[in-house]
Amino acid sequence: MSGKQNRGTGRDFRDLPSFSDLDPPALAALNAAARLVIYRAGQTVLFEGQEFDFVGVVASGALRIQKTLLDGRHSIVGLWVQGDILGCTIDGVSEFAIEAATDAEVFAFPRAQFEALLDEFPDLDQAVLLNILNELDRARDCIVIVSDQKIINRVAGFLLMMCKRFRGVEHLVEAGQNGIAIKIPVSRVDLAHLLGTRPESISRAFHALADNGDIDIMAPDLILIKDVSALAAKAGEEDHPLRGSKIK
Amino acid sequence: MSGKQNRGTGRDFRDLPSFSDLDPPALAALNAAARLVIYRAGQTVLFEGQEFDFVGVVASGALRIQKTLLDGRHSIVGLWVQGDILGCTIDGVSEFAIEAATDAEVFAFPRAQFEALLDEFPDLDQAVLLNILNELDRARDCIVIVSDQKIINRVAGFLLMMCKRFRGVEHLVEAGQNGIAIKIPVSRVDLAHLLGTRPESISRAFHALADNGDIDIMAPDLILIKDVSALAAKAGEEDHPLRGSKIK
DNA sequence: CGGCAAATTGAAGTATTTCAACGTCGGTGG
DNA sequence: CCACCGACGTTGAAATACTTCAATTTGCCG
Repeated sequence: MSGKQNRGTGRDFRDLPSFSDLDPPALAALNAAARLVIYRAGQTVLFEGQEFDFVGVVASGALRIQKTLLDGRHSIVGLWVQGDILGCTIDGVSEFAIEAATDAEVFAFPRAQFEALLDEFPDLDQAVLLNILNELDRARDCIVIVSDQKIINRVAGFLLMMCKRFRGVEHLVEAGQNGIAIKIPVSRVDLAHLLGTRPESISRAFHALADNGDIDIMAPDLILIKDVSALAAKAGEEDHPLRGSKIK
Repeated sequence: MSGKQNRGTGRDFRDLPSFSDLDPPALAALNAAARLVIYRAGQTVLFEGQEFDFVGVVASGALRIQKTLLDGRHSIVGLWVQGDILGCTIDGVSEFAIEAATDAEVFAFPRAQFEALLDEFPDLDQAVLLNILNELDRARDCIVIVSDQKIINRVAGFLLMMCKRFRGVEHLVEAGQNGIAIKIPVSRVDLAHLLGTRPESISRAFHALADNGDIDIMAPDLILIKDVSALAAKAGEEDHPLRGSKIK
């Protein structure tokens, strides 16, 4: 078994976006220190108001960052996928709950140990900061999408965001002959909570887009984008096929 | 004139939230290095896609962070007020435009010089990171607010956010005998763009809250909150009168 | 093959958008 | 000093989109 691999899990930090450019020593240290934790779909990783006593890096699957309102409504404010970093806070307390949207694997580090690594490897520190700034831009993009009054435009914006952000992540986005195939890692209900609406409206929006010929619904969670420009027009964005990723 | 003050402007970093706890040497260095720039309401500070070639700290007034969509719609994804830091990016390019929502003063630093200060004063570096994490939480709070389907609930959420975030900032929030007085630093149109709706709906929501007796509209931009609990219930939040600020 | 969860569809009710008109405030110029 | 103008806010009424509730379908797993 290779010394670069993490304790025989078959997963390696070198394969994670936002870590792939790190120096070999830093990668080796990360792999050596990480412990792989597995969450089942629906499981809670961290409760609202709970202290983040560890730092995590998503190895596979998707987590949702959410807040539960007093009347039981849920609001999802972001998704974390492969390569995203959890628990980079200063005070450690999270205003949001973290739950596994799908089965997920997370590399976990004791907080003190991770901070030691940050001190030891300046480029890791830099990568973490980049990740945070990245998240900030993502959150703002999400605001723009959710601010649209028309649900169909929000769904269009969401699909484009998937293209931009989840490219190269676990085959969630695959460019093919007939268009761009997108695997949506969350349910219709989650999507509704993410886009500030109800599952029925999400369903209707997808089928309206399909009737327009903009997309094909291969399966509820598998969408083929046939006309990127049409979606971009609805989302009010530039037509950005697949070039340009989050981190320049 | 005191040597601690910035070049005779009468403004001092010691008076800014998120800087007030810095060591005197750091404060002195900031005051010495800063140049005060004045923007008029409506003026553009930075265009979408433009490079952030400076770092700024808001000394007074309010700036809006926004994106203009292709069809001319605007979406405001955040407001910057006293103490907020502009231009803490790594690649420097901004996906959003920055405009002055009111007349505003900004301390500006050449990027290289600011980074030198960060290296020299670790607690400044820490304060900057805290500011970024703060912004991330603010953006997520904004998503929760905008995700609500009822406009009146969004307005309630906005007012509570003003209480939480803008407390102690330029008298925007004043607790008094009859309730909490809030000075809204942006127009109805901006508020509509911030909350994902139209100015007419904002107006109707304010007056509906007033008819309920939850608020008094002293002036279009001056709201007296008479029943925090009622607003909190609408926003789906805990009843958090005025305790607890963003940064613990 | 039965049972369950998720997704979809239909129809009625409701809230918001849209368009148009009116009111208000502050500044400018006669 | 007053009248006018323009920007901003408010109000009304009709059109539209979404939510809500109920029922049906689909797909998956035992």
